[in-house]
Amino acid sequence: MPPRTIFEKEQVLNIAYNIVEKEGFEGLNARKIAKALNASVHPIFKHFKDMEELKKAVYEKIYAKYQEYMLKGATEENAYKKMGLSYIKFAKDYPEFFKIIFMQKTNLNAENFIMADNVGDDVIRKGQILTGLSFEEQKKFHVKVWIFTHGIACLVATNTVEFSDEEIEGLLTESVKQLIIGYKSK
Amino acid sequence: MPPRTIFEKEQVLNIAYNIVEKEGFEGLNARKIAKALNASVHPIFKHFKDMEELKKAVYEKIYAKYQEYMLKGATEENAYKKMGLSYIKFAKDYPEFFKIIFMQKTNLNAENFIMADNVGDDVIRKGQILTGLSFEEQKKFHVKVWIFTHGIACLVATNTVEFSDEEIEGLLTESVKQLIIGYKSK
DNA sequence: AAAGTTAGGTAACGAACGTTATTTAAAAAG
DNA sequence: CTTTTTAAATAACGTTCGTTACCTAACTTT
Repeated sequence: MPPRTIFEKEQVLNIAYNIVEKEGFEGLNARKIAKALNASVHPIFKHFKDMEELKKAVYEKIYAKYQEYMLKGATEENAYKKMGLSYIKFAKDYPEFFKIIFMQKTNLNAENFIMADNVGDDVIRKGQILTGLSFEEQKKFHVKVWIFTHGIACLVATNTVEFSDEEIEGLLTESVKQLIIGYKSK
Repeated sequence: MPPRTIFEKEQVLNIAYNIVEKEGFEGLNARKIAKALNASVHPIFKHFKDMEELKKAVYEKIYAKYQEYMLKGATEENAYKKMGLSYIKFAKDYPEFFKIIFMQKTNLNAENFIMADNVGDDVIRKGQILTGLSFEEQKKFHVKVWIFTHGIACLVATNTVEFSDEEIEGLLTESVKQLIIGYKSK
């Protein structure tokens, strides 16, 4: 009986995601999605109760992309280092996404877990492999490494500084090395 | 002949500044200023061509506040360290202002000069006092210190982490010390 | 006191937005 | 082929903005 659905939920979500990738949530609105979809706004509200619900879905897709990056880093050789580099690479590849997750307080990212206190024990253990510190010492040490990593990522995401991949790897590797030496020479 | 001016330019500017301090530029609009002023929107447009012009004036006032903080740091004992702490203190005292100047690309802060390349030679020289490095070495070293400082400031400004003043001073002092030791042990 | 200048208030305009009532027409079921 | 269901388009509504035309009245000057 019904005419077949032309605009699927996923299409709407993908288009919204692409807009947010380029322009952030500020650039997202129903009419812009409709235009990109070559449709009216109706298909949007067919699949999503309101814009708020759509934004939540977009945020989840964004967060999944972030997790994809971190998981890739975590499963490589030198996992601790690679996770830091993945964090920064995410900021470089998807600056708007990085800003949304880590640089603004929206009503969406309440459970922002990348803090030292609630960081997974996993990361600490991976760091221990590199530093040889005890679990408790590594936890404290990790805060510094994470601050440094986050600092680079923020600079990259806002385009304040344009670091090449080599510069980033150099900076991070060198600094962590120096922090370890300095830490141990106490 | 004319009735006397009731709402002076500076009052309008100050109210706008206070709104932006609490809510960022997103929270600023003509009607809200008018309400806080207990007036209509008219006095605003008497003193400012349009909202854009007002926002520019607010940005300048914000930037002046930032410079006030940095100047205070620069003129104290241990200037290099104090400048870092001032940077972070600014982020803590005025998170919205910090975000505006250093965490978003608006059309206002084109001349964002706090980058390593164009950082004043002054800061480098002040750092040399602490590290004893050559000017060129200190320049490279400063990038790392600045990234670390910026990292803490960003975390504080977004309220991602709540560091106490003591924690901040400890983190910064310790990390810089360790970086110096590590750097010199090469 | 009369007159003219202009600060400020009122209220409206148009644009951009989320949302929705109404209409149109596609296609499955009889 | 007709009926029925409903996806999508059209177009409107209500808000919230920036901005502005118009009005009112305060105050200086004569």
